Amino acid sequence: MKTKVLYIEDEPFLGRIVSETLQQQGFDLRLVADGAMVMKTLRSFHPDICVLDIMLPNVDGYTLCREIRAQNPGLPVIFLTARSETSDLVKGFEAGGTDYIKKPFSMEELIVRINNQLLLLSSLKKPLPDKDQQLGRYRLSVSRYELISPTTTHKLSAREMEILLLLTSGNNRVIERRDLLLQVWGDDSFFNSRTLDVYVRKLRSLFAEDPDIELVTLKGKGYLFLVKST
Amino acid sequence: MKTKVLYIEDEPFLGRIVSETLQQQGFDLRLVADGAMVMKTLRSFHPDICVLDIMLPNVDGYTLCREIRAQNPGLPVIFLTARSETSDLVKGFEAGGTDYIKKPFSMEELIVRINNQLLLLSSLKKPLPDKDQQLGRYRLSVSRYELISPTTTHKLSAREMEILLLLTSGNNRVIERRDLLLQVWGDDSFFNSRTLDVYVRKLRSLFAEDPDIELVTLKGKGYLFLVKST
DNA sequence: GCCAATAAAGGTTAATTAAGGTTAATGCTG
DNA sequence: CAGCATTAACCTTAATTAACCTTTATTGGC
Repeated sequence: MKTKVLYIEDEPFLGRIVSETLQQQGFDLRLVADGAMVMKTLRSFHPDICVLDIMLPNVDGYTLCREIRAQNPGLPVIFLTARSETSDLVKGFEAGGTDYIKKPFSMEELIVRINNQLLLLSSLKKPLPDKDQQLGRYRLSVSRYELISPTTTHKLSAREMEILLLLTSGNNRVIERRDLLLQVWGDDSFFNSRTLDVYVRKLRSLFAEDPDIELVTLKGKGYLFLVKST
Repeated sequence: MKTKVLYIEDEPFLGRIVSETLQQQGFDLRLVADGAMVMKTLRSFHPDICVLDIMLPNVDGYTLCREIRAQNPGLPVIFLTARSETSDLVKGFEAGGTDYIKKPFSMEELIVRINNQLLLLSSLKKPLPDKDQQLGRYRLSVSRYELISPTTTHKLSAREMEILLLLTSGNNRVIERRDLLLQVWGDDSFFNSRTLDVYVRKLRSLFAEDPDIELVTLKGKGYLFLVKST
């Protein structure tokens, strides 16, 4: 699937040039000129990265960046700006930006930096563990596809294991439902299927005997695998 | 423990200036001027990040970067260089660099970019700390989505938590209604919806049993989450 | 300056819609 | 046909909308 870039730029000429170049490079690009539309687009478009002009009418870029990061902490945001003073750059990073490019910039630099951010991010996404791990009173043996509770041992299927690992990989962070569906089935058409819910139910029933483990639903967002430590 | 920076620079004057500034900033800095020493230092010093000049005698920076990354794939490498052509920047990223700063640069920029790289790296690694907060007689467990009163525990939905956090984030400061709407729904079209009011009502009823907590309406402005401390 | 009349902002409650949960039945694929 | 994966049908609850009510501002005539 194409990498989705959300590009926020109010200046029409620059906006068009950059958009077209990035599209030629194979990015799935969405250009937004109005700051007020950004948060809405974020929810519907689900970009992999944001490129953000600082000087926008109405909203300023720093505030916008803060809002984006609050909503979606893992999303890289590259500032693209005419302001070349160091103080602006500092403000950009303070607002949660993950990179900062000064105008005039070459398209090549933008492309390289976008790819770099994506690479940094993907390398951080740790591969799913293949070792055993402790979950509350349970022990999960990844290699043997078993969930071992104090009283019984339960065999897991490949799908069950995959979903459980994704849920636990977040370290008490919310795993978006959408991400789960994409990672496990990699398909939009699954988005109205109830299959995932069936697995969630299975997992919940498996962990039922440990009150310290909870798989919380966050409606409209995703799931949170909670291990309540004492 | 201090953050360890391995700084590779052959030019003595620049090397000293930068080293001293970074040390003042609280970094544990190791300056290496000879490319041949880098890999050895890497093994003994175990830096958290590398800052690397491209133009070195004997070895070139790109090759060195490749070797560093091969040895230690998770280690961020910032290029610091006089070469300002895009082709050099591209080569830098291709060699595995994670950021690229052109000379002349301000020390502030270097510091910010170092911190940014470290932040990017650490952001997904650590589990989020349990950011609980005390609100009057209630305890709010953010990670568990619970509001714990002396008598009961109430589960909060994702929206309820989001709004409550925004309201309490201001430390007895006014949160503007339009900011709330923008942050939570990010859309102008919501500005005449009554949804927010419904949530405000829910929150008020949740805190009803504590007379020291008040969610004040400031008509035309916003809300004020008041905790009357003793 | 006082005080209705009116508008605007926000509150309340119930109904609606959409996201997700539950079970059981059906489809696959080795 | 055995065992997992998926779909279907129906249920539950969170999120939103709608309809109507209350309170606070604003304004224009006296």
